[in-house]
Amino acid sequence: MLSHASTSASPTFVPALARRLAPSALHPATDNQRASRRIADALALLHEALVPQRRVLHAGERIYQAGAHFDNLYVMNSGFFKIVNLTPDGREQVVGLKFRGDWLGFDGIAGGRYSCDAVAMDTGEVWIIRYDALLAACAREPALLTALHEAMSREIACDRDSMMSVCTLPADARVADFLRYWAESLAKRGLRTDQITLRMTRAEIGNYLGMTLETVSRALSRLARENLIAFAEKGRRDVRIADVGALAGFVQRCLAPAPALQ
Amino acid sequence: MLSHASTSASPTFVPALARRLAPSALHPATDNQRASRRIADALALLHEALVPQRRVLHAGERIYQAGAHFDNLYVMNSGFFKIVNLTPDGREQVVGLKFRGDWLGFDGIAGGRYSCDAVAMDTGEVWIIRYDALLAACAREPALLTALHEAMSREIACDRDSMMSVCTLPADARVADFLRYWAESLAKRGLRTDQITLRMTRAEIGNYLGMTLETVSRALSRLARENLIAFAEKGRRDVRIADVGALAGFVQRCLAPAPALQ
DNA sequence: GCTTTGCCTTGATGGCCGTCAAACCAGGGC
DNA sequence: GCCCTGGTTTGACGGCCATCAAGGCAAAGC
Repeated sequence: MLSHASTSASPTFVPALARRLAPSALHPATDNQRASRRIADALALLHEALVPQRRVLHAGERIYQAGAHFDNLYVMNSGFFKIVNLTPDGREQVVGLKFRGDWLGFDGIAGGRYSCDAVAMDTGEVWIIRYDALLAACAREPALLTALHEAMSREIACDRDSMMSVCTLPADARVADFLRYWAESLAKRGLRTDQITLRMTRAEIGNYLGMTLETVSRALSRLARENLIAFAEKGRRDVRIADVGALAGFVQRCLAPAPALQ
Repeated sequence: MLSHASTSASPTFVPALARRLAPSALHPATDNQRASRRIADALALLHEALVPQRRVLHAGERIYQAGAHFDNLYVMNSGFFKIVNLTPDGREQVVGLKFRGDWLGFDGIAGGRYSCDAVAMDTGEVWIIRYDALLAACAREPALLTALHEAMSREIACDRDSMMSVCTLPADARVADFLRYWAESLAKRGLRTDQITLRMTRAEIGNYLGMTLETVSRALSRLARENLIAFAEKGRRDVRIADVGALAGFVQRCLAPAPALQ
């Protein structure tokens, strides 16, 4: 099925999912250090060119809501945010997670209104970037425009990857991939990754991954039983990840149930 | 569960999914006409500012491949393209569909390399936009920058919507939503929507929607049995959609199995 | 101390959908 | 005409995961 596609794949290409599933295994530390540096540089550049206004939000507070008039983009300086789409009947769907250095609000550019909510999952600070002021600054400082476009580009590529994960992985692997993604996001920002604190309830994780909270709970229990993760003494929100590579390997194995190909 | 979120939703917001599920029902014709006009204007602006080189592709040919060096963005003038992510073991996942006026290649900006393939599903023409030339032109012509940002913004919002659809809808509704999306995409480009020709096999549709080809086939049969769609006399690739609004309604009903809320 | 509330875990059951299989159909080659 | 191939349809069966339900645990309120 679709074999013409795989056979025509050039041998020199770098598969998208390969870079995503185990980049830390491919480029152990330097890759994360480079990413951390890049994020810090981008923030410094922004701060220098625009001196943006700051805003602190606490858990549950929203930077903006779907339907609100679009004026600003936001850049995270600290904290953890979730992006939430809303259904007409009031239910919500988590469609993205954001960390330090990430931009928020791109979805509002096209229609003049935001199309989702940005909700703080913990106390955090964002910088307010007026869109028109940003465009003006970009005209003076081309590096700013580059940073903006890279941020949008990364978001597009990242969304596609998570779509792929949701579509192709069984429940356990999806949860494992979620933990791997979270740990990796921390690592890229120079933070510890062996012990991470999930800022989300089981229900939110399940909502994000397209499954129920019970399935998330069972998956976490199974991962712990396999010693891929461990829970802290107290509280089931703190997860110890001994080896992120092992998590990535588990996901890979689920992707390729029939390695007899080729 | 998560009730604080729904209760805190402002009554004035415009739900993302509402706009997406039945925009043609909300703004019957004018909305599509406006969209069609907007796409034509954007193409004209591009053509005027850059006089881009053209390239014609036939079914199965690729504009670019994952891993290839990023130099160009592309804008579709005609045809149908699919965006494909590749797994390390050679399998592929369709992560996006593109129509006239859509941009291709945004994912390459950040890393300097494309992270997916863009494959023609039919004979079509794209305009080649050198990224550096585009930036230079944007400095002269701000409207061009606006168009670029709007295209990226729309792609981000659109990806989130499809993620939502994949995560929350059962198989039949997902197929129905796929047909609705395809018909609506045609309508926004001023094309007929009552009789559409799918450019994809059942396997490709299933791949895109995260299910198997058999499930797609069964879902289509059920939709036909419910008179929501009809197949052409010959060939099962041509689908007649009497009423797109009815399809959207079917999807809505699947979203809200318990309308007793509120 | 008790109670409440929110979050999490675990079990039992059923249904949707993936898997395997067989058969149909259309088009192309000859 | 025949055969072959790729796409599609339909059926039977089984497994994964959603659903329903019960209970545990910790923090907060009193």
